[in-house]
Amino acid sequence: MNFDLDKFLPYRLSLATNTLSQALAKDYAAFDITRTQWRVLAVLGAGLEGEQDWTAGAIAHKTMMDKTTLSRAIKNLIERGLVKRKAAQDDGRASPLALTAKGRKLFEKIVPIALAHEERIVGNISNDDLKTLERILGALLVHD
Amino acid sequence: MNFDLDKFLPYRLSLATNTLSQALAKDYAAFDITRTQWRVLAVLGAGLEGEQDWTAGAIAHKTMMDKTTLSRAIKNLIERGLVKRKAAQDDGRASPLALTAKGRKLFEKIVPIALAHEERIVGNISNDDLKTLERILGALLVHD
DNA sequence: AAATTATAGTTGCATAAGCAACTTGTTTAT
DNA sequence: ATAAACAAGTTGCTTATGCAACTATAATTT
Repeated sequence: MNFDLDKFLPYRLSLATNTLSQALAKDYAAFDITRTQWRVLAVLGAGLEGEQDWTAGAIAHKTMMDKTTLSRAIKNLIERGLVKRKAAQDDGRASPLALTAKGRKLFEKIVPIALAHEERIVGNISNDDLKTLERILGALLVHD
Repeated sequence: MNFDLDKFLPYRLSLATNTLSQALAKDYAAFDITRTQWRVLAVLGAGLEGEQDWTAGAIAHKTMMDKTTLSRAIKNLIERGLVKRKAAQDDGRASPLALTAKGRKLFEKIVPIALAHEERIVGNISNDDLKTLERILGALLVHD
């Protein structure tokens, strides 16, 4: 049976991703932020004002993470005063989230580090290749 | 602060990878095989005869997985008679592994499913793009 | 409008993952 | 040759993950 693990795409992708994620994780672990927590901060921080109500569910859907994992990450962020719940306007179940001032401050401290990290990686890749990569990654994700 | 999560490469990669991995995981979960166990089977199964002694450590290094995670996965595979320990020739600590007949049988049952899965994904990507992807993934992994 | 069905979020539980410390066997240094 | 340093693999422990079940609110059906 001819099966070459080294050419098996899911494996290759997984390896590359894990390497990157783990290295990046160390960056924000310095702020006691886990991967999931960083995702929440990133979604809330990247969101322009008034753009959308970022509820836990919306974040779960966007990032394709489990809602229970998110629920706990959010709980922790709220306890630490980094995220707050905005008053729900219409739906009493949903609970739109936002960064607090403290949360935004932290977000703005982490972003340059994350970007520098990305730059270190992406720096080795040509512009054309990057565009191709973007396109392929888009194609891999059917995501709704 | 301008930070666009949707264009942040580690995030994009992670999303694509998780989608693929999770879908694939369902395939071998049908055989009561976890991700880590599948990796072990794949490394052992893909290895040509006499190519290299695949010890737990060698697999850990190749796949960049934690050795304790692997230790337990291997233990389980041995208990189920899918993997066996070959006699160590020189080093009394190391314990080279191999598929049993039963293990190879299972491996050969899973491979076509995994390949079909990959094909479903890769089918949408042009050959040129695939080559580029391979190259980029290689570049992302400095690995040693 | 009462009853059913669906949705947002949380909690319980069982499993997975990974660090640190340990055991056993192997080198290296003196 | 003996002690010290090192490496392979395992075990303990803590935390992360993700499914299933639950609570509370909202929408739909009749």
